[in-house]
Amino acid sequence: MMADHQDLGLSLSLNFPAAADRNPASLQLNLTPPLVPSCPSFNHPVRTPNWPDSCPTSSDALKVETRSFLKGIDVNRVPTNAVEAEEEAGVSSPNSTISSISGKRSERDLPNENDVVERSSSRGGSDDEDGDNSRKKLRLSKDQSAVLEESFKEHNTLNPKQKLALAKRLGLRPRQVEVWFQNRRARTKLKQTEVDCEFLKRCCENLTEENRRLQKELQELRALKLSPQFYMQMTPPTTLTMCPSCERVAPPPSEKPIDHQHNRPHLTTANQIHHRALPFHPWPTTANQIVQRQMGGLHPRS
DNA sequence: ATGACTACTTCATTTACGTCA
DNA sequence: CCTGACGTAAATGAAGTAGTC
Repeated sequence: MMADHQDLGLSLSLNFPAAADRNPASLQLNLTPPLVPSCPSFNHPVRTPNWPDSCPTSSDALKVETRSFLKGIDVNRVPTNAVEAEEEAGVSSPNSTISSISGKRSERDLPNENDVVERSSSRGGSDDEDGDNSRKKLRLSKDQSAVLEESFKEHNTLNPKQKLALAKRLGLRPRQVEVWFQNRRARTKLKQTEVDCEFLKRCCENLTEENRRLQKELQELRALKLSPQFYMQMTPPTTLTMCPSCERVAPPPSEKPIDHQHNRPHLTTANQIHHRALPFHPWPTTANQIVQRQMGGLHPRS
C-alpha cells in the first residue's frame, strides 16, 4: 500500500547528464526540495518556522488514498460541538487538552484521575460511544485526506488559525488536523530519507567502481613502467593536472592550453597564470564535489 | 540584564487500530 | 475465519522558543 517514491511526489532528478550517459537508469534524482512558494514565508505565530529539508512535494499522496476501505464513508464526522469545544479551549497542541484544563505543563506531565477522564472524553468523546478509554482509530475520508493534502502542499505546518479553519471545514477536531500534519511531515521525511539513502548507495557503488578502475589502470601503468623497451620510448611521466579555473584536466605540456569555457586557446601571461594547471587531486573534498565527480566526471560545469 | 516559569510548538518514537492478501 | 504485514491515526515524551514576571 505504501506508495513508492514517485507516488509520494519525491521523484528526484539530479541533473547530471554525464552520469545519465554512464548509467542512464541510475539517477533521476532531484534532491532539491520542490518549490512550495508559501513554505518559507509561512508565518508561524509562536515558533520560528522549522521547515523540514524537504518541503511537501506533490499531490500524489492523493493517489495513495484510493483504497477500498474509504468508499466515501466518513467515519470521522464529529459533531460540530467537538470542534467548537476545542476552539473554546483556544489551543490545540498535542497537550492542549491537558494544558487547557490544568493550565500547567508540570501537571500535564503528571497525569491524574481527572486527566484520564478528560483525555478520554475530549479525545474520543464523540467517538467512544461506549465510554471506555480505549482510543478508536478512525479513518479519514477520501475528501478529508484530499483537502489535508492540498493544504499540506501549501504549507506543511499550520498556525492555530489555519488549523481551526481546516478542522471546521473538515468536521474534524483541530487535534486531528494537527496529528495528521505531524504524521504527514514524518512520512515526507521518511520518504526523503529513503531517497537520500538510495542516492548515497549509488554514489558509493560508483565510487567503488571508479576505484576499481583506477586500481586496474595503476597496475597497468606499473607494468608498463617495468617493461624496459617501452619505458625507453615513453615520454617523461606526466601527472594529471587540473585547471583551477575550469576544473578540466590540463593538456600535456606539449599542447597549447585550451580555454575550455570559450573553446579557444588560453591567453598567455596573466590569463595563463590564472589558468595555471595545478596537480589534480583525485579525492574530492566536499560532498558537492563527490556528487559532481560521481555524476558528471571531471568537468561537471561543462 | 537575567533566570524561573508557563504556554505553546515541533519532532521522534511508540502504540493501537483498520485493511488487505 | 485466521493471521501477519502494512499503513496510519493517535499518544507520549523530550526539547525548543517566546512571553511574562
